[in-house]
Amino acid sequence: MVALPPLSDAEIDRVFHALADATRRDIVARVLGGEQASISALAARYQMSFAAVQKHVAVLEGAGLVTKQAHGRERIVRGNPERIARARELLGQLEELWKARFSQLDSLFPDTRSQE
Amino acid sequence: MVALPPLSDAEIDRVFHALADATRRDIVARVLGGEQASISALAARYQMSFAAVQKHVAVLEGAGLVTKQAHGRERIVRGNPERIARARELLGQLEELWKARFSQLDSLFPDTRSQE
DNA sequence: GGGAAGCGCAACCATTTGGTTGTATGATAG
DNA sequence: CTATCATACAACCAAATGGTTGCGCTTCCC
Repeated sequence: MVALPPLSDAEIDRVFHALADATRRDIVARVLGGEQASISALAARYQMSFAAVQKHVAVLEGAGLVTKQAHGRERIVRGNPERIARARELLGQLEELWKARFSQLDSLFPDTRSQE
Repeated sequence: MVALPPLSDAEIDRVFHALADATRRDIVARVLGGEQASISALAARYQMSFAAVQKHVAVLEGAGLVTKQAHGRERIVRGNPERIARARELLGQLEELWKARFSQLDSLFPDTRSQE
């Protein structure tokens, strides 16, 4: 467990916004899955212009979900699983809030309360 | 484990889009935390108009993250933890794609894989 | 009954998004 | 050196976002 610096609200906004598009989720899935993916290689898979895909990658990069690595004249897109894990943690925290409601109910019946 | 119907791309879009706003995440956190929250009670907590908060709640409702229950002239907003869990699963699947890349490597070096 | 609270909805506005095309630049192949 | 490929970036445009105000309807309280 490394103590990672917390994401700011604006960063969290960018992460979820980046994930709120099927094309971008598909790109993330491909690069996390290990597909060797230059931008033009990615662009060939979708029926939209190269520039459009380039913009999607830029959004993902701004959210920290992918990185670009120069390799000759190509830019290889690689996934950043840490950011995905971080987003998942955030959702986990929301779920915890919900679960915590039951521990409050439990406090009304002191004997039934389990330790944390 | 219940076999829940899969979310469509459009639904997933709505879920992540709804989460891509700090005010909406805060609303979700409050209602999941059990705060008795009518729309006007929520609106009082943010420095924006009632109608703006109403729109945020509508976005959350459209994403299935929240439900409204009529109670007299008030609408009580309640959180839907199932959708949060669903979103988390989706992120989990993306992480699995990444982890699966190592299982190939692991087959070359059996034994090095033990962590989660 | 009548006024006020709570909500929904529509109109409006500035900004952002998601796509396009076109142009410029760096790396590669011949 | 020249032509081409991969990328970057700017301008442009339609549509969606996120906020506002205003109006109308239902419900509650005196």
